[in-house]
Amino acid sequence: MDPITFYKAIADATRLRALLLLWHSTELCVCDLMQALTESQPKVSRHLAILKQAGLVQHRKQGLWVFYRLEPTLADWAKSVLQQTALHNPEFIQLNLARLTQQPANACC
Amino acid sequence: MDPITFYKAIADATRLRALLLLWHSTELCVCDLMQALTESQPKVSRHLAILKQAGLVQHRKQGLWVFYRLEPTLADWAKSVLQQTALHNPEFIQLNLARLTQQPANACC
DNA sequence: CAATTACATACGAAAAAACAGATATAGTTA
DNA sequence: TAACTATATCTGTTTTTTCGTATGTAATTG
Repeated sequence: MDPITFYKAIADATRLRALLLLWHSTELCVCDLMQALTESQPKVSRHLAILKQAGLVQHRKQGLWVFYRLEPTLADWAKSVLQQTALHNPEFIQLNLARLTQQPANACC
Repeated sequence: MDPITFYKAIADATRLRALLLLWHSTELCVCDLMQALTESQPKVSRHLAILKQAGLVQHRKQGLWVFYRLEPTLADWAKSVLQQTALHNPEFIQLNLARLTQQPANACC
């Protein structure tokens, strides 16, 4: 994993939030993320495509839905970076995480 | 330290390289970095200003020279991110580091 | 098959970032 | 004081990123 590719990918609020939400929940569909991030569908979809392109997430199609998860083969140092970020910046995704748990995961599906 | 500010700052090859060089050597002047990065003076200076603005580096004036170092009060999680990046991506700064040690630090000053 | 749903992508505009080259500044040396 | 050196900043331009809106697509349902 090239560090610049990695850091460019996470240097955006929507993408970093999505990633950290995925770090908390093992798997989320696009509609989960739309609700948690309160962003439009094309915007979420576009940013997920960027994360996919950068090799940070995986996706799996099931019926009408697409479920995203962190790329399991992501380099350990990159996983560690995400973990540090998640653990020490709770306020950054606090509200998004709350919206996710209020409305239980995959509620839209 | 806001994570987006932090990641935007390091999501550029010149800046990340400069930071990692500073992570290795405790203190470097602008001309050291110019040589190690093989980049123009205005370019190096501009990127250092961005790192300063983002709170990632400190600088100290001494005579004609300006010495930069990592901001000592940088949040621990951010330091940890830099460390992970440095330790697990040696090839990313290998050449720059070589140019730094061939020509011993502060040789230009 | 027609309508619907969940998601992806194309397109043009706007904003942000990066660059090269020129110029400014502040110390230093002669 | 004049010339010089190391560094910073300005200016105009180009490139990259981001966005909203509209449209496309594939699976599902009726």
